[in-house]
Amino acid sequence: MQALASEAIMFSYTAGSLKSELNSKGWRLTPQRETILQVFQTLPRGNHLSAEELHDILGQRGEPISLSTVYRTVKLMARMGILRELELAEGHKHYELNSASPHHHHHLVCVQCNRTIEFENDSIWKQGLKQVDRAGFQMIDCQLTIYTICPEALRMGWPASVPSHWMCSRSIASMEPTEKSEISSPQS
Amino acid sequence: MQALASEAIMFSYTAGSLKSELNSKGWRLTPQRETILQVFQTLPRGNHLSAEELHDILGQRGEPISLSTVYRTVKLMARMGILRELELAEGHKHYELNSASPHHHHHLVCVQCNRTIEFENDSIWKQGLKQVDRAGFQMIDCQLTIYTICPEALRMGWPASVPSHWMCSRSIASMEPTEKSEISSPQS
DNA sequence: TTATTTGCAAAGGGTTTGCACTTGA
DNA sequence: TCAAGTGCAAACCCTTTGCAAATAA
Repeated sequence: MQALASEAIMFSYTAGSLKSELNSKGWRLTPQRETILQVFQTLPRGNHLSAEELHDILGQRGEPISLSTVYRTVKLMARMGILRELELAEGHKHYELNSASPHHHHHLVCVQCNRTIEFENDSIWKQGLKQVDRAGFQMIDCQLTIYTICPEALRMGWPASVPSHWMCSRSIASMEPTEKSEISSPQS
Repeated sequence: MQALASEAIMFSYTAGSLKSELNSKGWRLTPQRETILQVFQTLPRGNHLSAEELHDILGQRGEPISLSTVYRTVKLMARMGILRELELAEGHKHYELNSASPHHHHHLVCVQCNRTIEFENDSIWKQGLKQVDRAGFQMIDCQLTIYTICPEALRMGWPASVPSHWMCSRSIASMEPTEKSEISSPQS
């Protein structure tokens, strides 16, 4: 269970190993926890869910689980290292499976339109590990968030073109909805 | 106003330049905005304030400004590039001056006790720039957040030792309050 | 003059919690 | 059996907003 130095702590859980991991701490495997793990395990690689999205998916699946249990479960699993908690710029957290071969992606966000681009970069991961080792800590996860202005916003003359009512962050969301694209990064 | 490629967008404002920048967009220089800029400009390097902390400081200074104005102002200044918006793991945003020579620090957080260590690392900044250039975007800021388990939590056998009531994130805060230390990183 | 900004109080959105009931081990 | 987990509704915290009064340009 203890990871080697210079390696991230990460587990690969099945329903069975989840049960023993939970039980070893006096916790229990419930149908809700098993279902939630399953949703994440069948989620396409690179996808991540907010608590609310997860709640909706469970409802659509015909296996409704209360929002509070969803929140409690994702938080539990994040602390256990099963899930990865993402802090995107959207004001609420997202979760994804923290598998044995995690998709260590980072995010590039346009502060004008919230457009998000995911990318991978091993060098950043390595720099992070270096810092963690120096501090004598154990890495769980490492995320670079880059705040940018995208070409469209630049073309509109940022910041001069900011609409006078931009203070309501939703008023500019229409410019380009929080859509997601991906670019790959061959180790750059 | 347009930054060169491969360089971050950043400004250095005085009360005067703040006024013209504001006026050029049909906005106004108010005593509140001037005071708030001043607070950030006299803040020790590396410090950052939440809206509430800023509000308190203003009150102590004998220049009270309503919380809503504080929120509106820091958001305005962040969008203008005057302030840097930090997303720490504490659930609320912090702001600091985005000066011409910013303190590009990153954060290492223990998910058990919320202990935070700040560090600098130019290589991470450069990797971020590389990604931004590739996407054709313009960098505003770039923050690495590393989630870790600190030695104390490891010693207690994480995750086995997680108190049964940790689900309330405040219940474990007493273990080690969100205190802040700094380590320097000679480019590692 | 008049559109912008302020302060207040109320509303919002995501998240957490108290409590009685249910359930896993 | 009985501590842990669930669901519900209410509470929370940080943040945003509607509106009338104040104010910068």
